[in-house]
Parts: sequence; structure tokens; C-alpha cells
Amino acid sequence: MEHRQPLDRVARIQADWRRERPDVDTSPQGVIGRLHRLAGRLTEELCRVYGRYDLNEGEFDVLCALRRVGEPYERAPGELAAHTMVTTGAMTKRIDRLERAGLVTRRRSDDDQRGRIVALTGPGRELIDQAFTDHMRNERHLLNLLTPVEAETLEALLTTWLSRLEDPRPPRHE
Amino acid sequence: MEHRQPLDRVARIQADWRRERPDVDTSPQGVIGRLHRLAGRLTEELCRVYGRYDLNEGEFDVLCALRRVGEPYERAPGELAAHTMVTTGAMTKRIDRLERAGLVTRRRSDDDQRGRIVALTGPGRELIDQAFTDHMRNERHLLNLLTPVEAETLEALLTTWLSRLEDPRPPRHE
DNA sequence: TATATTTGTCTTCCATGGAAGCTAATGCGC
DNA sequence: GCGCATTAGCTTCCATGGAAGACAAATATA
Repeated sequence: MEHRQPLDRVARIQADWRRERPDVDTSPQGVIGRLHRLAGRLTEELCRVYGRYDLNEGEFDVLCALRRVGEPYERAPGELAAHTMVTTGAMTKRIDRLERAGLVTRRRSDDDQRGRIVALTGPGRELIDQAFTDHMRNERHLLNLLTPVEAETLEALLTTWLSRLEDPRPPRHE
Repeated sequence: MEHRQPLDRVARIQADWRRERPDVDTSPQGVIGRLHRLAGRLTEELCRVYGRYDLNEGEFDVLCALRRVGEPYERAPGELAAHTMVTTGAMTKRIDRLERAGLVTRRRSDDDQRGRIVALTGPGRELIDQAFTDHMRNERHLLNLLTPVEAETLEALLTTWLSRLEDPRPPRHE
């Protein structure tokens, strides 16, 4: 135990629970609580970069999904919804905003008259190319708070946990 | 490189970017992308438990903040807002819902007529005690997807990154 | 003490997203 | 080819939270 380190927020919460509910083991919060806290803080930092381009997180995600599919930077709304993990209703609204901003266009699909095709415009392409470059530079700075070894270890652990969480056949321990 | 492992979502996104933007190093996404994905998946799992008690995440957080302060389980709305990291406006609405559900009461403070005091009711206390026990059991199961050593290493890395992120004097590398 | 500033909570308005249902187009089974 | 289930996108309604301002009470200042 490091006595010179002030307790962080999560450690203080754990201390409260130890006093109030000594019957409950709150040690998992040490990992899960900090993971959420860290995710939240990182999101804040990332959103600052999106804001420089007048984008919010959702809009940035949609533009990325269109850009990384490659020429001619087109995708159906349903695909975009799946890639960015929102409902199609939410996607309709995001596309509305991006269309209004002139960053994407929306047209009917030729082979399926129900379907639409969302495409990056020239300005949309330019904007996301610049924003993405900036975004990755930002992520790099944030990640550089860890040593290369720390970062590598962390990535491996996150990948492991994630894969076990998705994996149907469950736990390894206890 | 593990060739038998199918690429996960983040790895596929990185592969797309390598093709489309070979000029940009997207390796930070390996950590940051997976961290966010994992946080999202864990939140889903946690919310399932909250749902069993007819609570959403915000309400659960407020009840926890009241419970872990100890007897008589009272706190000012502003304090609750600070602890749960939302604005006081959002807190007003959360308290409205919890009050309507009979889980908390709201009264005027004696020494400061502007202030209110939110207190757990008996049923609120019972509910959160049970929900929290269940919640920690759930977190334990999720964490048991990692070995004890993995969990310990992960906690240390998250704590390190978080503290460096909050720390005013910045980076260690590059 | 009278006035100004600050503080704590609440209110209003807006942004965003989910759930569920609507509409039109597709395509399957007969 | 005709009906019926399915599909894609959109619309409507609702839940939640932030931003900013209103309001009343407390505190500081003259």
C-alpha cells in the first residue's frame, strides 16, 4: 500500500463501502470502477478534438465509418448504424445533421428503392481526413502517459477480457 | 500475431485505416478503442442488474451515494451531484424520480433554508442494500473472466494511467 | 443596517438516443 | 402473378442530461 499517494476517487468509494458494508467484497470496483472512470476521462479529451471540427462524437464516428470504407466513401444508413452501434432511428438523425452541414449526401439506391446511400462530400472528406489525423495525434498523446511496455500489457489484458466476455463459454475462475 | 484468432471489431477498424490512411499510426486505438468497447459491454451487463430493481444507472448511483455516506443516509442534492458527476439540474430530476418511487425523501435544511436534504427511506435502504450486494456479485463474475494476476495487473495499469491523466505535470514518453 | 455578491436548488429549453410503429419496396411460397 | 412476411429507413414519442438562467436565502461589503 502506498501511503504517500492520496486515495483516488475509486479508492475513497471503496473505503466508504468497507465501513458501511463490511460484508460485501468491493474489490472488483478497483478494476471496473477505474476502467469506467478512465474511459470517461479519455472521452472528454477526445471530444475536445472533435469540437475543433464542430463535430460531436456521433458525427465523428459516422464520418469515420464512411471514410474508412474507402472510395467512393458510401454506405447505407443501416450499415452505418451497425458500425457505430446505434439504432437506425438515431442514425437517421445523425445523417440529417451531417447532411445539413454539407458533409454527406443522401440518395436513393438504384437496385433497392427502399435503401439509401450516404456518401461523403468533398468537404466532408477533407474535414474527416484532417480531424482523424488530429484525433490520432491526440490518442497518441494520451497513450504516451504510459510506457510502451505498460501500453502493450494493457492492450493485451483488454483484448483478453473483451474476448472472454464475448465468448459464449464462460468463466475461468472461482 | 495470432492467426487463428478472428480479428475483433477494433482490429478490423485498424485494418481498414491502415489501408485507407497508411500515413496515420492508428495503434493507440488498440488500447483506447478496446477500453471504450469493454467499458460499454461491462455497462450493459451492470445495467441488467440495476434493471432487476427497477433502477437505471443514475438512480442506482444516487442511492449508492446516499447509502455509503452512512447513517442517517442523508445528503444535499449538490453533494449528490458532485459525487455522481452530473449537473445539479440532472440531479433534481433523478431525485424527483426516486422520491416518486418512495425510495428517498426531500426536505428543507434547518440551518440553510436554500438547501435541501435528501434521505433514504426504509424501503430505499432495503432496496439499495440488496441491489448493491447483487451488483458486486455481478462485478465479481465479470472480473472472474480474468485470472487474479491479470486482474491485479490491470488494476495497477488503470490506476497509473488515471493518476497521470489527472496529474497536472504531463507526459513520460515521446 | 442596507446593498451587493454568492450560493443552492430548481426550471426551462434544447440535444441526443432508444423503442416501437409506419410506410414502401422486396422477395418468398404457392 | 398474388399475397404475406420481411426489410430499410424514417417518424413519433419518450427518457435522460447539459447549459443557462431564475429565484430565494445566505453572506460579504460598505
